[in-house]
Formats: sequence, structure tokens, C-alpha cells
Amino acid sequence: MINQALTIGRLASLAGVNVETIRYYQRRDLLPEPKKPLGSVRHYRESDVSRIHFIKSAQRLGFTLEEVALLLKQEDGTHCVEARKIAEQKLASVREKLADLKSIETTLAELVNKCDTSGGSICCPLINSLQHAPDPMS
Amino acid sequence: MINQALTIGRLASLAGVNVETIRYYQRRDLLPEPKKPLGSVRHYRESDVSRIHFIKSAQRLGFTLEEVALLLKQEDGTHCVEARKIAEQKLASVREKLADLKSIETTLAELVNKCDTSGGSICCPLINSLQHAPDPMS
DNA sequence: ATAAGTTCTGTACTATAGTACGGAGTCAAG
DNA sequence: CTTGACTCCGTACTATAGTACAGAACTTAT
Repeated sequence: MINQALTIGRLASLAGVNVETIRYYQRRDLLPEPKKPLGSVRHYRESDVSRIHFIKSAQRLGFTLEEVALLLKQEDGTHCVEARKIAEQKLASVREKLADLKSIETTLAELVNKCDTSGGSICCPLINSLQHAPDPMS
Repeated sequence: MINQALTIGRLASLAGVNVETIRYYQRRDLLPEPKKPLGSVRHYRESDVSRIHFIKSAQRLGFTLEEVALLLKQEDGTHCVEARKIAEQKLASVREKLADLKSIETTLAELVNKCDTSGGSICCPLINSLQHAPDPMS
């Protein structure tokens, strides 16, 4: 090739994922599979790197690949209202998760602190509290 | 039975999980399996309800059952230092998740807002931004 | 030009977290 | 004292998100 073409392997290492993961995303229609020039290998675009990054970010926040697919499907620009709906739903769920995490953070911080100030001698109550504390999530 | 004994089915509905899930947690040593009185059925304690709630809370925050098991294993009270270490690790990871979520929340809120004020006509840029935005997680 | 490294394709396997099911035993209500 | 619901136990199946691998084709470095 003329100049370092973006093959699947290069795309994978640029995006920080496994080659097999890219193929998997293609099977799941999360990533377009470029046409294969007969008797050659596929070439990818820079934007595929961004897309993989986007997928990975969304996943880290607990969104499933199916949800990511929904969002990405709006890409053609003909479903603005739906795209906004999905974004709003995601915002709401992100805010829920934030609230949950904050309450857990408080609980954990308190317990670790209690443990610290007692020199470790009341660590067992730590575990106890975790088990008997009202569920901050339900 | 004398008075509404806590059988596995009742425990399940009290805790809001499937009976099979309880058996599964027992197999994974997340929940003790009470001895079975010969020729009868197992009886559970109130505290098992709390424990299931605890497991479910932890899971909702992205902790795996293996991590939950680690924490619960300290219950005997003889591993205070380890319990504290685990709690501190969890606190750190909770704080990371919090930061990630906050940055995503900002991004999403901005995008939805942009979309709102333009009456939906620039929703496609919403999707575009999501795809080309720097990954807030990496 | 030949060997080593990639890509391609399809299929199979893995881990996590359950869920479902069959058949036998047990309980509780009429 | 029987009938229907629940429990027990083991095994098998499901979904999600990949990973691994075999064998052939293609590319690249020497």
C-alpha cells in the first residue's frame, strides 16, 4: 500500500480494542463494514476510531451495545426527534446513576472514616453496616 | 408451619428476586444455605433479605458478584484490615465512576439543550458531537 | 521470491449472571 | 387424605460481550 493504510489491525490498536471486537461490532451493526476491494483487504476511516471510542465511553457508563446501536442508528439525520428522545432518556438515566453513586459514596466514606479513627478495631461494624443499612438504591 | 415461616419463596418475594437467583447466590457463596431439617424445607432469617438487598445495590453500581463475595467474606470479623482495604478500593472506584458520569451528564445536557433551543432542527449535530467528542473516559 | 505477519470467514468457546425445567419430595387447605 | 402449590436438586439453557482458532488469501520485509 502507498501510505500506511488503515487496516483492521491498525484501527484496533488506534482505538485500543481487539481486532475481534471490531469484527463483533460489525456483526452487531455498530460499525460499518467497508466494502472489500476484490482480492485485497478492507480499509477503514479515521471516523471509525471516534466511533469505537464513543461505544466504549457509553459502555463504561453501563449502556448496553443494544442501546448504543439505537443511538447510532439515528446517524442518517432523518430521525432528529428520536435522537433527542434517546439523548434525553440517557440523560435521565445518567442522573439516576449519579444520585445512586453519591449516596453510596457517602456511606462508604463514612464507614472507612469510622474505621480509620478507631484504628481498625471496629472494622467489623463496617461490614455489618453495609449489610444492614437501608438500601440506597431501592 | 406454626407461623408463616420464611421459606425460599417468601424470601425471594420479600427481597424482590427470583427463587433461582437465591439458589444461585448460595452456589456462589454469597448467601448461606441454612441446614435442611431432615424431611422438611429450609428456613431463612430476616437478615438474608438485607443481604440480598446489599448484593443488589452493589451490583447496580457495577460491582461484580465476585467483588461482592470478597466483601462479604470478611464477615467473620477476623479480617478487619482487609475489609477496610476493600471498602477503600470501592470508595475510590465509586469516585471515579462519579467523575465519569458527571462529565457525561454535562455533555448530554448541553446537547439536549442545543437541540431544544433550535426546535429540533440541529439534532443531527447532536449525534455528530457524540461521535466526535473527545472521549471523557479515557 | 519466499517467509513471516495480517486479514478474512466462519465457527466455537469463554465468563458473568442468571433462568428454566424435570422429577421427586413436602406442606397446607378443603 | 387428596390435590395443588411450593421446595429440592441437578442439569441445561439464555443473553451479553466478547475471545480464540483454523485454514485460506493477501501483504510486507528481507
